[in-house]
Amino acid sequence: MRKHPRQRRSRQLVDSLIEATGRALVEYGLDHTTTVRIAEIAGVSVGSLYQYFEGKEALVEALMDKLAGDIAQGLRRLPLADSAGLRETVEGAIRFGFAVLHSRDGLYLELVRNWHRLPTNRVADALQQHFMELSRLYFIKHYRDYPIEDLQVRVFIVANSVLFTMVRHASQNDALLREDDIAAGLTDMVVGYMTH
Amino acid sequence: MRKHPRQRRSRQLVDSLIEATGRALVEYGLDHTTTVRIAEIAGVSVGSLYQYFEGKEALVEALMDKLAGDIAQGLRRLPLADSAGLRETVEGAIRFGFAVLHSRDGLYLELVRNWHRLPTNRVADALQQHFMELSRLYFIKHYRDYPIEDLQVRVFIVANSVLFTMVRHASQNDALLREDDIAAGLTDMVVGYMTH
DNA sequence: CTCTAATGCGAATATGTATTCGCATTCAAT
DNA sequence: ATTGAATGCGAATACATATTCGCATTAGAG
Repeated sequence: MRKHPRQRRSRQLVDSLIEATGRALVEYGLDHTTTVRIAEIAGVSVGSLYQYFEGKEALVEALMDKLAGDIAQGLRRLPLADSAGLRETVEGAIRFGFAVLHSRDGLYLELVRNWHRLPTNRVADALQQHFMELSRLYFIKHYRDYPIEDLQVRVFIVANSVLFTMVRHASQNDALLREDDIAAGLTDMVVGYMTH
Repeated sequence: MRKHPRQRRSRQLVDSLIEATGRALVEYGLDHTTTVRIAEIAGVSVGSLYQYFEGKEALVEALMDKLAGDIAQGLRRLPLADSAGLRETVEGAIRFGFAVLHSRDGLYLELVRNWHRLPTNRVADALQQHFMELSRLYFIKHYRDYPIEDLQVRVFIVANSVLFTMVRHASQNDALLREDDIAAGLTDMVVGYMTH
């Protein structure tokens, strides 16, 4: 951040700019989100925006940090692998994933669509690491000598498969394939792959 | 196309512009590929470019049509499901996928990264349809009454899982996970899911 | 209440890119 | 060889967006 907000009004301004960034992304998409528009939505001047942020990129980064926090919080509330069967855990995680993806009017969707030019890693890495931990717990408990390297490959494959299949499905308004069926299919695939 | 090339030199010009579009995408990425740069690379003037193309979008579209043709041709050479086991077929398809993704200096990678703002459907739909056909052949042969709707869900999940896991892996220069391991893992996952 | 640093403003300016248009050159039909 | 159509050119123009800067307003310490 360019300059630290000291007074109350400027802290409020910073918050509302981050919030406005989210709304702009939903309304215009990453490509057509401009600093001027963000400032407008926040109800402040562009000049003020540049007092505290380098530009669009910095704003999106700040937004994603906030979102990563939200997700982490949500994940902590999910039943853990050692207190439930694998299938139930995977099912719960996928449900949670869909819920997140549909929340905030498609904001997450827009962010993931543009993953390669955003610090998506902040969120994606957190997710992947969470699943890694989850898997490690589960497999160490059930199969003493599970080879860790193999587990990394599996978690990588599973995390990306689930994430992008969900995004692709949510991106097409194409109602040919029902979300429940996709969720069930993903669960089957993941559980099958992780246990054989 | 804005205007049809009638003389030999203009047909050559159109071709070289499409070729140049590919090179520009590799060198600068979609965001920083401009019509001026494309013209420069092709060794012609921007004015000439606009004689035959509406703009960047039209050029990329033309390029993708060409590539879709290349892929279709490659797919036709793969062993079909009814002349080989499922595992061998899946393995071959994934190998082919990696080969394509690495060809042309990362051009395909850049295209898939930007899938949601490109007519990626041209290629993706073709791929998905090919796999659908392949699966249909295989499953009708092995399990008389395979329910088609379920197969659509499965092919959707598998196609997207494989494609994006490959892209994500290829996008990170992160050599922690070896490509062969990813390919093997994907094969296991797909075969397991399709046969249970 | 006073005073200064902090804040807020937005027209003005800079930058990058798209697109056009009048003129020069070349092709190929005759 | 002549000639009209096709092609090619690229400086000029139009636009969208980023970023700054000098001035006006306000917070809050004392």
